[in-house]
Amino acid sequence: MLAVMTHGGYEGATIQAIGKAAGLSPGLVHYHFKTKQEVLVALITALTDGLELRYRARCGDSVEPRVRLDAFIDAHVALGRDADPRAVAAWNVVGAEALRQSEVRALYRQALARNLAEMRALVRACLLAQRKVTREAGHIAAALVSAIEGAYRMASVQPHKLPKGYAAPMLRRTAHSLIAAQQDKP
Amino acid sequence: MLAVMTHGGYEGATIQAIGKAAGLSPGLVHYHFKTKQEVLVALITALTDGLELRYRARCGDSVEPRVRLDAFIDAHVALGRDADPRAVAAWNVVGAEALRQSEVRALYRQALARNLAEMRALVRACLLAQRKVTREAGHIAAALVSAIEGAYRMASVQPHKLPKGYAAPMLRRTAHSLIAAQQDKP
Amino acid sequence: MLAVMTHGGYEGATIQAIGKAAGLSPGLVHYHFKTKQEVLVALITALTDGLELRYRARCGDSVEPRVRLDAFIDAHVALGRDADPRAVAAWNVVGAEALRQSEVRALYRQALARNLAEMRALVRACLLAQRKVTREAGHIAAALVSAIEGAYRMASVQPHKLPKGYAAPMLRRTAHSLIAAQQDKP
Amino acid sequence: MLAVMTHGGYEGATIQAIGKAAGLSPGLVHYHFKTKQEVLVALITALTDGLELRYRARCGDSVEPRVRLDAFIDAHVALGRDADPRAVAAWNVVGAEALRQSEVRALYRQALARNLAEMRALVRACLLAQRKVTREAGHIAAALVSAIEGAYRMASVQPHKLPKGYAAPMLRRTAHSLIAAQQDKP
DNA sequence: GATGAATGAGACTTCATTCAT
DNA sequence: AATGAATGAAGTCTCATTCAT
Repeated sequence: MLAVMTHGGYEGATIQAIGKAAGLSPGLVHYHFKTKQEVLVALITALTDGLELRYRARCGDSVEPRVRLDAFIDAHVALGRDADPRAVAAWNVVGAEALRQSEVRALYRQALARNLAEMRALVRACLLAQRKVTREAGHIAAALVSAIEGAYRMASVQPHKLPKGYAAPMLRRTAHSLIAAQQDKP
Repeated sequence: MLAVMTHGGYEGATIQAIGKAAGLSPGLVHYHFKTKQEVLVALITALTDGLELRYRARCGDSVEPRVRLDAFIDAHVALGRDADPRAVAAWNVVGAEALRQSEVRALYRQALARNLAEMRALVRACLLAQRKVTREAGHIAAALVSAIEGAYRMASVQPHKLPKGYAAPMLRRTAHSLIAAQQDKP
Repeated sequence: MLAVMTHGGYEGATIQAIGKAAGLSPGLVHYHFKTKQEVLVALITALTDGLELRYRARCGDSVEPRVRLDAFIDAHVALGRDADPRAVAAWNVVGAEALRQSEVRALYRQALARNLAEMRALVRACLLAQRKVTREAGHIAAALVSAIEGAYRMASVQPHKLPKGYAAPMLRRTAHSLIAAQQDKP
Repeated sequence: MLAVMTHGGYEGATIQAIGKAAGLSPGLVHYHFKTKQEVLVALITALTDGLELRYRARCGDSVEPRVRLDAFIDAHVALGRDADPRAVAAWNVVGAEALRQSEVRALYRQALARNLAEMRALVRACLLAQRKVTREAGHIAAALVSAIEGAYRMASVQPHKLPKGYAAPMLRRTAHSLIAAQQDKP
């Protein structure tokens, strides 16, 4: 489904097409997944699990807030050999399907909520490390998470004049600027 | 189509449904639009034109770069009485459909390219006004445009704990920080 | 559906087959009936309405209980130019589908309940006219209605050695015997 | 299959469902039965054999025609601990499937023909014992057998106001009335 | 301009049947 | 004897599109 969605969106991701891409007959797809929605749910899970893994791998053993914050950003948007343009396209489709299918919407919302929560914790930790007020950690986190989501969109559309590889460095820079601009704790 | 897409995505936006929402018979929809894709194209045009108008209205007569930059951001993401959550949802659907239909992809890409170009000009003007180097104007513009796109996504999903009305202020702040952080022109 | 069911049962009554028999495309069948079940429901209604009409026609203006009782029996099982073997087969299929589809079950049950109620009233009127006790009217009615249903089954199977045209005369005779055998009212 | 048919009809009786109800894998069902039709054939045989056994058991050693006639009726429709509502439902499904599958039709027709023949012999014996003309034995038998079939239908539908346990007593009474009403042999 | 019946391709899904293990 | 993955045909239903009116 991941492969098929990249070029055909959700409408193009027919059971026939998914089956063919995976070397399965349409009947067999339905033998393993009761409905097409179940396939999509499995895909969403795979995508979020994959990001989770990449994040952990990039964190290593570090407990340094700033390192972890950068790792989080890189896990989501950095290019590199573990980056998968298909996942980016699929995530955009999931976002659109969330409008229609409530179970998909729930999963998508959960995924974003998890990202928001994690990001907020990371930002807060950075602020504390720099002895800054943490009042606006939530707003900063929201700005950063939405910038990540936006980077996916840009990546799958590739508009003219989009600089290559801008996303990760600019996001890191944005994060550090927003954090640095917070007031010192009284 | 705008109204129908909000809750049903592209799949839910059948000609029958669009017609009913507009008080038209399915035959009449096809009298005005040769294909369903034409309806979508018209919607995309309407959405981008709407944003263009809002931007101009917020600019007023000002030639001050920073005012215009803020106006651009606000036109895209500020809440207020001219904000339309349906447009936000529709834009997400358009982004997903862009994967499938090449004409849609072209329009979507164009729209983003226009935004990128305009943003780059605004950022550059701000940098010049502050006697900063303009080398990174493109990167900053890309970061800001993608953050705008991401804000749409967040808005249509409304994940748990997303702060209300964070987008416009945080985007302005991000823009100013990134600009301020550039080196002074030698 | 009536025509198709006769030889193919419910499984044979595919939308394609129904459409072909009626000179309609499969899409058009679904334009007029939302689901296949709706077609079946319409068929059931047509069958019961048809029997109702035949009963009324055979009653004429008569208010004589015995005449009306005979008319009821004849309307249901008599051979003749208004008899439709397809209806008989269809009714058997409906009886089997009633096991599966609750709406069909409800309609079928209603139809039998209406027949039971009408038959009971007729039997009771006959008993009163002959100054007999009416205590067992319900049992007699049940016996007669089930004999009618059974006649349908026999008719659609045509087992070897089934006498031709036995049903209506034997049912009338059974009715009269059961009624005559009741005790006189004290 | 007997268990599954009761609630799902023939359509609900998939090999998977039958297998699950019997604790067998679908493959094993096909190991014992070449086709699904063979399962149905075996079921029909089991149903008719069961009735045959019940009839014999109720006859005991009696050679008295009237006793045997009553035993035949009771074996088919009497309630009691050997009555199986599933068999009743299944028999209705078999009747509907007979329209579609010629082998099923043949078996069903045979079963009814056997019943008719046996019933005719019983009725005839009763008539002879009472020194009545036997000319109409076939018609009486047909009336009684179809009343039995009808009782199955009523039983599986349970329409409102159907008296409990009416079938066997009313059928016996019908039989006796019809026989008694025959002319004495000259 | 306007209607809505009609079409037909194609989607999802089910299921009897097969077969390697 | 037994499993259960696998197949592929077929069924119901949807929908963009057409067209007579």
